[in-house]
Amino acid sequence: MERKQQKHDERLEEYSRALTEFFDRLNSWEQSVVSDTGVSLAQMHLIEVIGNRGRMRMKELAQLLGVTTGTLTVMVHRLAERDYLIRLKDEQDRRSYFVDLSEKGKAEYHHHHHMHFHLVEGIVHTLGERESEQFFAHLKKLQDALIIGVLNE
Amino acid sequence: MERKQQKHDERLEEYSRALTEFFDRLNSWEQSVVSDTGVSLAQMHLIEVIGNRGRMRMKELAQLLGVTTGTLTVMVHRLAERDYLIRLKDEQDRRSYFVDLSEKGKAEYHHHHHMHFHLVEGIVHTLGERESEQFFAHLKKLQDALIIGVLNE
DNA sequence: ACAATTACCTTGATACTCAAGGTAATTTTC
DNA sequence: GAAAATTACCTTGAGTATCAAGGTAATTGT
Repeated sequence: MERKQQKHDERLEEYSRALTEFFDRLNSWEQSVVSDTGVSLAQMHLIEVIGNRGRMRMKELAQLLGVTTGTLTVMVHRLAERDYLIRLKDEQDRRSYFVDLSEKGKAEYHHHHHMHFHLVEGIVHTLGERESEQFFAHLKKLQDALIIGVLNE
Repeated sequence: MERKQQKHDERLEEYSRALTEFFDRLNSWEQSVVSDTGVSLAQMHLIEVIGNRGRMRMKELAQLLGVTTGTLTVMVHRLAERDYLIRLKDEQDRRSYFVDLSEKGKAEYHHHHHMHFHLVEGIVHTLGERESEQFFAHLKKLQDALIIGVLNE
């Protein structure tokens, strides 16, 4: 019984290492992709979120990025200064702004998106069609679990 | 033929989104775990690397973390000041130092490791034994591919 | 009308990061 | 074995990220 538990833990250890290392690799892949551009990782992430979901208010964007609106104000200011973003007044609620991508921002977004596409092609190539399908199905399943918080306590 | 290609691309799009979102979730999970402690994400990562691989010289650590030695000097200085790390002179090569975890650093490392363990338990719980095995096997396979650079061009 | 809330901005503080330039120790070359 | 090259690390200056706390203006609730 004891031995069985130990073996179980060892496997979890192994899994943990696999996850951590994979995560680190993805991180540095992302880092290296971004460092070829004129924007930082955090800035690219912002661009990505707006590119994916369209223009939105500061508040919403801050929540999606997981930063305070204070942080976001500064980031958006800098990106707008460098012509990646545009800010539009909301006429309905004049406290609010909409943040959207400029043409330059869109170009950056598409370029980055393209890189991701490449990465995924590489993954499919590595795992093969059948296993890729399983793999991404697992990712989706886990993501749902992470959303509803199964993995949080 | 054309339609088939389009369908293929759509699937890759879907995979790309799944990967990105999973990655983001993991990121915020890590962020929330770390924010309960006294150290930053980058600092925790440093502690983790030393905890996993034992004491090492600045140069080596910088390479593993993907930062310059200049950056590392400052980080190590701060963590040593706050008693998470100790620095040891290398008597063989007196230009070098070894960086190692203090007792406090070890405690922090074990705590964080424990959190990872929990996360992995959650994953296994979500996917089930059999599918977990597949999933982590896929991660390992991809990691190897990322190392040798299949996914880099 | 007045109070409470909301959306955003500003400021001050800490941290991360790099590039460039510096020092001291070690290794290589002649 | 002295000079040159390399290596390991440190320092400094500049840009970015981040938050908390406090401020303003607009909106909503009573």
